[in-house]
Amino acid sequence: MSKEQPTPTLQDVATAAKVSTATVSRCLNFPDQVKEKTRIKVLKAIKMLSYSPNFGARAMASRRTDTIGAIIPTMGNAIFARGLQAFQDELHLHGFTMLVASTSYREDIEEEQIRALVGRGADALLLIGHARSPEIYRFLEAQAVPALVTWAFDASLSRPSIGFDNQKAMCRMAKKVIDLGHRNLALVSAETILNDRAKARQLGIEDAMVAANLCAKTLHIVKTTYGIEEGATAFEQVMKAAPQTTAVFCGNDVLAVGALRRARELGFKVPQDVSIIGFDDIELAEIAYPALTTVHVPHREMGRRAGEALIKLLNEGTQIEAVELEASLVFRDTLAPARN
Amino acid sequence: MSKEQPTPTLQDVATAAKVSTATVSRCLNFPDQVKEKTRIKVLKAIKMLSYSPNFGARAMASRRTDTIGAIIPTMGNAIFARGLQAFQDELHLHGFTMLVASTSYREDIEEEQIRALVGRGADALLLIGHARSPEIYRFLEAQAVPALVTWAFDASLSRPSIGFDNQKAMCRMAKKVIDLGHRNLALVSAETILNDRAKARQLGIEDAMVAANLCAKTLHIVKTTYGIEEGATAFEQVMKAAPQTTAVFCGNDVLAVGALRRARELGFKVPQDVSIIGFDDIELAEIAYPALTTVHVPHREMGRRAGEALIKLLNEGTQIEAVELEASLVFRDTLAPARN
DNA sequence: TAATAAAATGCAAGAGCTTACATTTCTATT
DNA sequence: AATAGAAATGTAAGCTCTTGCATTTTATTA
Repeated sequence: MSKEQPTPTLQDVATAAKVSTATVSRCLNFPDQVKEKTRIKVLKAIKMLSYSPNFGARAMASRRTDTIGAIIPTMGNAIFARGLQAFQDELHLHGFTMLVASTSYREDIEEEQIRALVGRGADALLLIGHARSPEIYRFLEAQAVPALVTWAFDASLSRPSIGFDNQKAMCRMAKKVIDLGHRNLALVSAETILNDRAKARQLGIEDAMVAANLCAKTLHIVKTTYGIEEGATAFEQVMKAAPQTTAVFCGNDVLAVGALRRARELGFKVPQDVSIIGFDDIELAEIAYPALTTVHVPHREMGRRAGEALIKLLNEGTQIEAVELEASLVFRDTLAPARN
Repeated sequence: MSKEQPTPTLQDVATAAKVSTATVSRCLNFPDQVKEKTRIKVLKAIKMLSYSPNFGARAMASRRTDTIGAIIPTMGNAIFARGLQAFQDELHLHGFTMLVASTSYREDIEEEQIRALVGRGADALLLIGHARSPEIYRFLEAQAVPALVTWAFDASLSRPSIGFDNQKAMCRMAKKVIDLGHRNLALVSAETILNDRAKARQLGIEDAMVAANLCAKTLHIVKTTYGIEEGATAFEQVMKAAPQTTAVFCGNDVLAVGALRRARELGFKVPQDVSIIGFDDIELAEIAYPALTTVHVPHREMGRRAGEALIKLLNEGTQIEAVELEASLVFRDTLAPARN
């Protein structure tokens, strides 16, 4: 409508304030290197023009962005929300900005997002889980972008991670369940090929079974995608295919809550007829009725530590050292001794 | 450790492929303008070097980013998740990228985030609700960044929005509640000063009360921040200060779920002793026990339409026209006739 | 085969910022 | 009042791309 008014630039501000662009730049980045009188003049010009620095240009000239990217499987539920919030808080504290992207649990999208964030100048990346193609790790290397893995911990890998041992945690839970007399176990899980956390959780149950002299093969596994409805459907499949099941593990709380609902709809009493166990301990777990027995993930601690480590690496070059956090068991109301 | 290997640039690729930078650029942006033989050569060089374009430089040179920013109050719960996902899907469909930032419901942070996203080159912005300082709207104008408001609809404003009328929706719900015989109403709400949606919802209840010849002043209001625990505490406050209350409206489902839990803990039967009404209809509402009666917000539709409109504006210059969507009432199990 | 049009490629000028280095202005000291 | 040294400011190169225009290569036609 009106004539194309180009967005104001540093140069415009400099002209308006009758100083050089260098001074304006310093005014923004190192305010105490510039005389107060000048600064005020410049700030006024900035406000008058509604100037805002062009981030891309700045990044290009200064060769750093103070930005860290986080790539998570989904924003659609609360699973990663709390940890991410803590991560973000930590970054913010140190003047860093977080950029988030989600992958819908798809490897190709994750790769795309990694490239996008790196292209956008992320100084470092937060990734969930270890499993991804060597090519993408090579890419990160070539771009000299450090990446920290979280939500998992595996001492055997050279790539450092800050997280917890999914397998060990689930194993502990499974032992408790077995101790309560359960022998016919089932697992509702995400596809384990591209999801090392899901895989580890499955292995954890199997470990516990073996330790209790049960045949790991008898674990009845149903694979599905994450979602409440999916959890419900999967539960129904389990009980249809293996009606003797007395305890259903779920890959996460979202699935568990769905299972719980369907159990009620189908007339199962939880936990008297069947026990249901979740993983993550998100808000949903507490809200569910009966309240969900689940594995508590130290979301906030994990996010905070990850932020801390990445910032230290960026600011001081301190190598990240792997940290194993403890996941704890939360016993609420969906686990009871096996009926017999 | 090894010598600083700078990240590869377009120039490096050009050299490796023995072509000019222009050709490499075209190879990336307009592949069919370049001969197949050349293209293969270039692509090979790109792969070999693990090259990835620098987004900032590209944005600067081409003056567009195909990026749209979304600024939401919180990622901490599912309230905005579904709508945002739909928005994102729509953008992705048209080759646009979404950048998200959250504000923790704080105006100063929102302003900061708006500036950050604009600085990062967002071609347009998605905002929640209308209420913000004129200065920031002026800024957006000066930067020539179009902004679309959603999660609210107000025909009286010139700034277009795609959303629903919070006031009208809540009024309809309140009428139903009053029809069921409730006379002593309470509202657990967020601070309404900087949150026009919360304000509108409150006004909606008051409208309904007036229409039913009740004094709007008798609506017992407790203000709190959003959160399950906060909802629980607020509920307790309500019942302590106004024990005759038979229906508690909540500003959103998160608060409602908290209220519900505390009600149970305090020995109130829901809905026999007290009815609880939420807003948003997120997954939580369905999971809660008893399942929550709430106002259904057309999350996905809203997100999709918003994306559509913004892309049309950016690609074809089509002005955005305001769209009012319908919010519907969902009656589940937390609303019953008033006890008497 | 020569001439012409079309397709492919290259050249080089920016896009908006930071920063090393050069220059000017101030402050303090004698 | 002169001058060294510090503080403030300015100059200009360079960060990595895109793109209008010029040039070269290829395809087409007579």
